[in-house]
Amino acid sequence: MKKITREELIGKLKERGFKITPQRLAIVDVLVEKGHLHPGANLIREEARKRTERVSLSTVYATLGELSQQGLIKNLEFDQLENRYEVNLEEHINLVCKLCGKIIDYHIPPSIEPKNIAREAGFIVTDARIEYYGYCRDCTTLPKSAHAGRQIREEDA
Amino acid sequence: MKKITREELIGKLKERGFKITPQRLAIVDVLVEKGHLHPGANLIREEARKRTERVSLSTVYATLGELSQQGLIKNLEFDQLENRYEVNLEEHINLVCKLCGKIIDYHIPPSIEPKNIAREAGFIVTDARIEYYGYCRDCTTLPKSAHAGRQIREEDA
DNA sequence: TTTTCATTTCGGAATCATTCCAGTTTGGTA
DNA sequence: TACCAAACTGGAATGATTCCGAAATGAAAA
Repeated sequence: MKKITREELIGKLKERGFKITPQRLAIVDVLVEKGHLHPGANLIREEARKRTERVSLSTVYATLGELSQQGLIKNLEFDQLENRYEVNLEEHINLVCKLCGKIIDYHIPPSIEPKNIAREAGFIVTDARIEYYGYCRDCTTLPKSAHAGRQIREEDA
Repeated sequence: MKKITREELIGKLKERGFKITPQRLAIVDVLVEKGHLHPGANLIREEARKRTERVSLSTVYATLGELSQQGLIKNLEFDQLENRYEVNLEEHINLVCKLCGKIIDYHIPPSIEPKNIAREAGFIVTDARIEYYGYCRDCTTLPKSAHAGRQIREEDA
């Protein structure tokens, strides 16, 4: 599964009977363009607003819910307050920096075999979430003053 | 790291300068006795109340926060509303059933080498969270009527 | 044992992400 | 172009978690 494009996402929505509205277009655009930031609902709203006149927070949540339900995006939940979302559906691990809060996608397939889990625990695995917490490169090499607490930065390892 | 006991937990609190109060004892007891249920703050409070006169929800949160900060318990965050906690600090994977919401501990060390991640992504791993979602044995073998939606059940595979 | 005080507890209010709702707007088909 | 189910909106409701000032209390010291 390769990096999803704006057109693919919109296409899927269309073919599944969703109406294509300016709000949905804006939100999809934000997800495609800023997905690597693992943005939260508020950031998504702000960015969407730059792309079309009006987008309410309710709509953002509704749309994220639909996309998530359609398996087109995934939501992450963290210790912190706000949920955050990701468009990257390739198998990867989220590396969450405990200092700056940056989330880095680390592209390696998780090597625990779902098949084994199924057999041994009688559990059918359909979905996984793997997160490693620790300190990212910036936070271990930059001077302390350089990272201003839990903020969204960019990135993809 | 073996299954933690009531005495170990209390001992650690004591040696780290925490006062031993009836509330903390009750909460620790609940965690030790009902930890396998991966209980949430409310359940912990209810159970704690059975063990000592008064325990406020504020106290439960405060205590869970302290234990968590001391690395004695871990909090899990899920799609749902309430956070849930676990005392099991052995390396394991949480198998989360999408039907009944049961969380099963699956004892297998995660096999992605933190060392490799550190080297390749410049990320120092200190902690991990691994969850597989899917359907548990009960939910694939019992008649549908048998599982009354997202509830806490028992268990440990 | 009593005193003392920093720590803990309490409960009610505040916060904040998310959801709900009722009324209005609108994409897309006929 | 008209129509209507689906979407959108903003404000109110929800619910977990945090905050806070005041009262209670472990446990060290006297």
